Amino acid sequence: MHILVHMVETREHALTSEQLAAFIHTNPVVVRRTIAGLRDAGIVTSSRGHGGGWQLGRAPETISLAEISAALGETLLPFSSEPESPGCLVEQAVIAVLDDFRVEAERLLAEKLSRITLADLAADFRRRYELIGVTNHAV
Amino acid sequence: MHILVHMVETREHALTSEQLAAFIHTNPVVVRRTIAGLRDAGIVTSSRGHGGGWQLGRAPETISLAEISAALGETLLPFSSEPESPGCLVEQAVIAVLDDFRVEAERLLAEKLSRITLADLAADFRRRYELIGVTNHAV
DNA sequence: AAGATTCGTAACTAATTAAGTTACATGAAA
DNA sequence: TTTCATGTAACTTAATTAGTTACGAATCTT
Repeated sequence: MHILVHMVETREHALTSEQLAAFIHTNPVVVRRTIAGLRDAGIVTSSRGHGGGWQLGRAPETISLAEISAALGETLLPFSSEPESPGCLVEQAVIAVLDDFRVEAERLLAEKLSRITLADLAADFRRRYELIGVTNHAV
Repeated sequence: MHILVHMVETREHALTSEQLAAFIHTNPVVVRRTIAGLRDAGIVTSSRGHGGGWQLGRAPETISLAEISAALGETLLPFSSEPESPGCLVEQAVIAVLDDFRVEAERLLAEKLSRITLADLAADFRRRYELIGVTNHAV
């Protein structure tokens, strides 16, 4: 998401994975590997060769955090109930109740995340940026 | 939780960590280590020596999954936004938006989990148990 | 009092996962 | 044709978690 906001702010030209990696203090290969899912989902595009790199695939207003999360293959909840002893009725009961909760919770979280777009993030950044600018001017 | 339901079903006497470990196919020490948090929260009690072991600390109707989760030190969401480059405004914006979401989401999830009690899990188990009993009888 | 039982905890090992790194083939622009 | 950038495989390193062994402390039975 950090990277994506940078892409919003430099929509006119592509950013290389090396530049993106520098933003978040990591390795270019890690960046490419990570955002490959975003490319597959059409959220970003990549181009090879001279002048190539990464750009947003569409308008930031149409890109929600829910979509980003899904494209990255992230789970919204930190547990997944896999049966370990299929015969145990206690386990079946626990899994059933937990699954009900999980399905409902995931729906809720996804709904919340779908209401936040990249444009919102970029706007928040802009607001902070201008605030700093004004402050600096005043001082 | 698997272990806790077993404790509901055998409230009259204590279960040893060895017995509990057998239920979930793991090691007694792992059990003791894991549920130490439950003991500190008063959800279960432990006693040493002959005839000792683990028991519920109070009525299963008063023990919610939210409390269990908290006592075990589990996180409800699979991410925590720690600033990595404190000066970066992009990062600040991302963290701010994400934190808003996180706080609200955690509140929601905790609220949902607080409505499910150990007694509910045990009841679900009972239901399955009697269903099997009836089925077996019929067949 | 002695012996058996069980928790509490430290210390170590093993397994799994994620991140980082190197290397090189592929494709595109100058 | 040279340079630049992605795509991806393979390997290394780091961090986390689970499992194991060991033993002291507490408690019950005889």
